[in-house]
Amino acid sequence: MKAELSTGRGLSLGPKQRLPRSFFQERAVSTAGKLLGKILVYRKKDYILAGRIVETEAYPGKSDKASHSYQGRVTPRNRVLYASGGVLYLYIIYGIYTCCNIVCSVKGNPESVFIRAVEPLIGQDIMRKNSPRVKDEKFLTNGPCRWTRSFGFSKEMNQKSLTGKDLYLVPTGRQAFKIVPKKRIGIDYAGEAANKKLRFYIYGNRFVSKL
DNA sequence: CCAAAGATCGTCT
DNA sequence: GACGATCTTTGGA
Repeated sequence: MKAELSTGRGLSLGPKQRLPRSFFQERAVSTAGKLLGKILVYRKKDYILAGRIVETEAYPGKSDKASHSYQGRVTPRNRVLYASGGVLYLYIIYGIYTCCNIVCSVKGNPESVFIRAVEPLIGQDIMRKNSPRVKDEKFLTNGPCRWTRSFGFSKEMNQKSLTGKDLYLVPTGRQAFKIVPKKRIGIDYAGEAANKKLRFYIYGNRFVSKL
């Protein structure tokens, strides 16, 4: 059977609509804002998952104490941050959860945007199988480790391209929403950097993880 | 309702 | 050897 490729609101989510690689070549701070409202499409053999990005955090790299690439240090884990923008940076946290970032900027500049929450659009049945304990749909995707679990993202997808035919972003048409800037979550150790408003979310969206 | 602790291991020091 | 860009469960008020 053919998987559904429409949101039911006249919006096509086929790979022809996907954002080009150039979209990801900008700095983390501007990319973090632009990613809001974009639709993440993940196509597997037997199903399709899609969700709208509603909450992001910018990690502007070398100058940011909270970034994994602070001071330009290169380790086996963060190496992919130095790639050209448009690929995934995935890592395990607390031994069990996976965090997902989108590498941006140009090759050699280790900036990224952390995706904190999405709004499920397609494939909620699959997401439920991936997150069997979740009852309320809201908790499938309203947090960085929740949505990655529901989407089945794992460390093996590290470095995967976001501009391929099975994983890509689609812009929506006109989108009217207010963007709220806030402090980032869980980086109190980062001193001054912790106070910068580098987290952005769509005002009023119920899948935002924290207000 | 909220605070506290447990889970669980790759990564860096 | 310590800890984390987190989430869930538990236990007390």
